Amino acid sequence: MPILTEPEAARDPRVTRSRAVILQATAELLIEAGFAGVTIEGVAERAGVAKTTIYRHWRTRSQLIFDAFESLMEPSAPRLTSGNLRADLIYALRGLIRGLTVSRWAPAVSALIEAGDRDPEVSRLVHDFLVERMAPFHHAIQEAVERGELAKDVDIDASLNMLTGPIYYRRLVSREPLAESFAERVVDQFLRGAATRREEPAR
Amino acid sequence: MPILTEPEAARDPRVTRSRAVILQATAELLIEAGFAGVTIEGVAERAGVAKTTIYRHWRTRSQLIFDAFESLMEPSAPRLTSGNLRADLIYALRGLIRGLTVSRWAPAVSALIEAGDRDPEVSRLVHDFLVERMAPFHHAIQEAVERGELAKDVDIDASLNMLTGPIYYRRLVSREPLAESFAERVVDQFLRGAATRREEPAR
DNA sequence: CGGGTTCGCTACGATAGCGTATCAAACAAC
DNA sequence: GTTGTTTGATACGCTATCGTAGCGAACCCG
Repeated sequence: MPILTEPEAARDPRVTRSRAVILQATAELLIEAGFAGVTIEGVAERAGVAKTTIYRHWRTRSQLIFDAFESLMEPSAPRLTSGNLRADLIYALRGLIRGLTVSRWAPAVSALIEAGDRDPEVSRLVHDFLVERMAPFHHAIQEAVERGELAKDVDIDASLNMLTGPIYYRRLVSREPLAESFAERVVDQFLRGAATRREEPAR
Repeated sequence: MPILTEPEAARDPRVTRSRAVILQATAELLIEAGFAGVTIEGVAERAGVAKTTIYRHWRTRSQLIFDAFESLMEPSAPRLTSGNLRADLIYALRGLIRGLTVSRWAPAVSALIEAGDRDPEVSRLVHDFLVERMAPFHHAIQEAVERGELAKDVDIDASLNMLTGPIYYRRLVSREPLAESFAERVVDQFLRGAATRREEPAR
């Protein structure tokens, strides 16, 4: 009896191949039809693989979807430390925007949000993914505080939300166009604030 | 042959009743099981109604879900014009937070986001809903600009996104706790900006 | 090249949902 | 009270999907 979903060392190339085409097909279906659109039979057909082969390697649909999504993720971009907060934030936000619009997994984002609502396993996956994606922002802000570019009492939590929130909002909720240039508008608004300065220095 | 989905004047009380219990059951299912979890048979069973009765009143599942969601919405809060931007924004944001966390339709939000990705009818509904919910923010900012409380060249679009984005982000994406007090943190951050002032007046 | 693994294929019974048809009973409206 | 509408019940055929079983063929590994 084969060991299911072994993490490493699938020595037999047939196994390796099967897993790959199945994950690929699952990802495609996930993107095209959402969480509910992923069926074992659909995956089997698209992968050109027998249903039984899928059941041999994954116990549940959730596990399969989980693995498929994981396989879609690219390693995060290398850390940037330019010493300039504005530049760092814009760089990170641009990466996020790309991730949500043109990356391979971009079309699956909505499906994952909903899936996270119903499947705790998926929810955990999404969470881990987010933490990783948030790291550059956290890092940039922390460094800026150390440099004195940001006030020590800055609300980091709210700041992170205010930087990334608008991006997700456009992507998920309002569905307005989301170009990379939006990054600058958000960052500038974030840094400057909206209120006109009353303590404006002399003209 | 009955006229389907007539908007007004369902004179026969049997019709009125049927429509009500069906919409109620649909809404409950939508909340509990998401878009994909709404089935005609499921609705019929929960509503204590024959399947045929549903088909008599709605042509498609989308239409039914559409109407059910519409029936969940409360009329928006009366407009507030306090003359103080901060207060207006906090008030509006608190309303949004309540809507996304404790309202009747709150549990269905994720499902709707995903449904909007796949069903243009639902997408339009979500859009209309959003526009209505955004109005108070738009209004508050516009008035503040007129009062000179905000700079004339303020990026209204980005501002709206930066105010509401963080809320939706917490609700949909990060799933961190979302209390009404978060409204103040967002608004203050928004108004003040994060950067320490270099033009700080003399100590 | 031989033993053990993995695969594809086919078939199976079970479940769930679809959308339609029919018809008698309940009921509103006048 | 009679009439016309609305409903509930039931049944139907159809499709999709589930998860499992059995088996021979292909294939990897040593």
